[in-house]
Amino acid sequence: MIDLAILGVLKEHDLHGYELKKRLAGLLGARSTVSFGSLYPALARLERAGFVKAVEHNTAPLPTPSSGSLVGELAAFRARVREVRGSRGKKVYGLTERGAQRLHELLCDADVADDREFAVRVALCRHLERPERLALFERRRDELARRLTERDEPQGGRLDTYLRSLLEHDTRSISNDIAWLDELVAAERAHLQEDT
Amino acid sequence: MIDLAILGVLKEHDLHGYELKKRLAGLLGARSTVSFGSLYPALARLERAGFVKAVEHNTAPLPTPSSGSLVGELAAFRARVREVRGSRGKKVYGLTERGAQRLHELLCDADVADDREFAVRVALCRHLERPERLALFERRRDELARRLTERDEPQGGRLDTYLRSLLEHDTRSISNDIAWLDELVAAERAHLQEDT
DNA sequence: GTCATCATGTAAGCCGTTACATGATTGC
DNA sequence: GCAATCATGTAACGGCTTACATGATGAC
Repeated sequence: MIDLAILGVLKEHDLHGYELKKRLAGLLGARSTVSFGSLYPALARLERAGFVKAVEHNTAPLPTPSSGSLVGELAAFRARVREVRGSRGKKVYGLTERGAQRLHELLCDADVADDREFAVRVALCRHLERPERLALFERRRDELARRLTERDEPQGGRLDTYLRSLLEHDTRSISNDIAWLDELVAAERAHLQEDT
Repeated sequence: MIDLAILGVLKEHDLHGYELKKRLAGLLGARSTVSFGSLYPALARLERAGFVKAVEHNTAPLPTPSSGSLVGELAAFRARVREVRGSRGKKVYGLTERGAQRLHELLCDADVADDREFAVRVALCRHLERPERLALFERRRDELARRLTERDEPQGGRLDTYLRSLLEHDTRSISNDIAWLDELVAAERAHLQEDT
């Protein structure tokens, strides 16, 4: 989930971790907040995997030839590090080609996503082709419809007031979600028609 | 969360783990399923803490005096184990006095619960006194209202169609939740009036 | 007698959190 | 020069999942 959100935000802008956290909070809303303790390790992991990479953002590309001396090597390393560290030691990340592919993969993934992950996918679904987006919406709608049918069997009707009220409210909520998805699906279908 | 759900279900009936899992699935619905891998360790933890205890369910209370011999001790242990293990090696748990107190604590806990936990609390709130229940509903309503006001500031109005649709749908969902809570609150208040 | 189901548990691992440690930059 | 904020990371830990191991019981 965090990978999806990070790659999605970086698709728009190159950003450093701290700023990324703010954007993620905006994207995820009150649903969940990403903490530094998970963000930075995630960025490191994504970098190792080649999906994001630190980009240079101050122009000082001093050549750093390998000298063979330990001191020289260290200086070269420092220079290389400085290359990708900004004013406050910031490390600005950008999406690689493979990262963009990965984002696409994660968005299309047919596994049933939990509620939060689905919301994140919708927030980023402008990066999908129309048929892929349509499939995303339809899968979700079907999943919610399945939940509705699976549930509606109260155990012998012997429910207390609060539990019954909760279940009824749940049913209404899911129905609202389905209605919303129906709208989205209809809109996508209409646009597909137009395109032909 | 799992503690709350377990104690809440055991408040009604003594149950063994396997059956408990089924009831929990019913209580939590599609929200989340508890796996054995978390249920059994949780039960063991709650037993150590003295909130639940294995209850006898076949009548065979053979006296098991300590004999001093290893063999005797072992036999005594086996007898004691057998005492609380049912036909299929089932171990039936029941709520202790302290467990009931703990359940009450968890239900009243003023910390903001996440969405799932709140649903579980509502499902179990018949175990609360009316004023406590009222407080539970009001806290949740206020929290949702806070979310609504905190969010409604789109970043410069430059949102794409899908993100805007998502945010609007979210707003509607939260408003529906608030309306539902208002009903519950009103009902509790009416009953409180009656009681006087 | 064997297969499905019931029943309990352990182990490894993932994902995330909080708390901590560190240091640079800006505003006053 | 000092505090607030920006910025990056590490360490310890918690909770939950999947997969595995084990064995009893009942149906056929």
